[in-house]
Amino acid sequence: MESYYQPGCLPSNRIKAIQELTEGQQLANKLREMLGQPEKVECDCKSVDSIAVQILGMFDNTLSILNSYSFNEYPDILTEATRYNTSSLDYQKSQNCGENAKFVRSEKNKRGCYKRRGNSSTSMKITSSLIDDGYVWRKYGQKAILNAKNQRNYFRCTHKDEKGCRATKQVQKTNDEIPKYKTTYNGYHTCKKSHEVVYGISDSLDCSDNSLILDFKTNTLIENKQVGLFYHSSKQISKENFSSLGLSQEQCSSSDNYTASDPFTQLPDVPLEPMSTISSGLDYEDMIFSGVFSSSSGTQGYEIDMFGSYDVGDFLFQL
DNA sequence: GGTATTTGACCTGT
DNA sequence: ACAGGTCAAATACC
Repeated sequence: MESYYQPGCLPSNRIKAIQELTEGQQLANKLREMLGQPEKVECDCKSVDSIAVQILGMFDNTLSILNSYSFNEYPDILTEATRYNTSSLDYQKSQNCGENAKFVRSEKNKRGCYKRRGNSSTSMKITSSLIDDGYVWRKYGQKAILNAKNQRNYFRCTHKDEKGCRATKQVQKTNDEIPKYKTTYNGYHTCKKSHEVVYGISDSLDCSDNSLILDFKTNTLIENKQVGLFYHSSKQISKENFSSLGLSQEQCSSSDNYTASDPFTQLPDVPLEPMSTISSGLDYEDMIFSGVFSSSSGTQGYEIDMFGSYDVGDFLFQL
């Protein structure tokens, strides 16, 4: 069994995982170096954040790779698959289904055959209107959800194919009288350059950001400045990115006061607020979430970020 | 003709 | 068995 792991004999995904971890290690060292020089961190907090987000992305990628199959099993599957003259994936499937398995399609024709993400990082945002998060999304499905009036919509990053970006999001209109949009992000964007936004929609890295982070672990409010190092930078919203929310270019032609047809539910149109008017204020009593909550102290509208959090040494990594 | 969306099928997890 | 998530053929749009 060990012989499979000799150099040159490693499964490609294992190599990929090792590469991700090695790169992450280098970046972590770089981060450590930068954090050892506080004056450097102060004037270049965005690159510190960028590195942190890259590291998180690497964790995520590695987890995804590791979750896709067991390395210990893989070589066996390969050899068995070869023996049966079929693809390893088909073989896996036939193994799962047993002797009475249905007809096993070729890998390309297998519909709905996928690995559900298990441990990828997620965040959730509830907004009063559809907003642009700066990414281009492609809708790949919609589904009626139990006890929900409105269908849930599924989007993946447009760059999934060309850059292997694994980020996805789900958008669902709530049942409330005044409908809100619950957006759940899964995974990290790996399609952007390091100095650009890497993570979904959380927008608060600006060092001048005075918003607050509520850490439910410690029940303390922390100035975003303090933890902002681990967020990506805020980003100007571009018109074309509204297409990710199912809006046509025509509908996005004006950034002011436009109304979007509702791509999610066929319910009456909901006015889309220009990004500039969507402040991220909210009432704290609305927040009954675990994890880390990020908010600014505005009064218009509401925008909720929910993150899981990882404690890694002295750092609080938000996911 | 290329790209995006729709939608039924099919898979996984509970 | 059921609910939810994803795939991919069909269709729509530019």
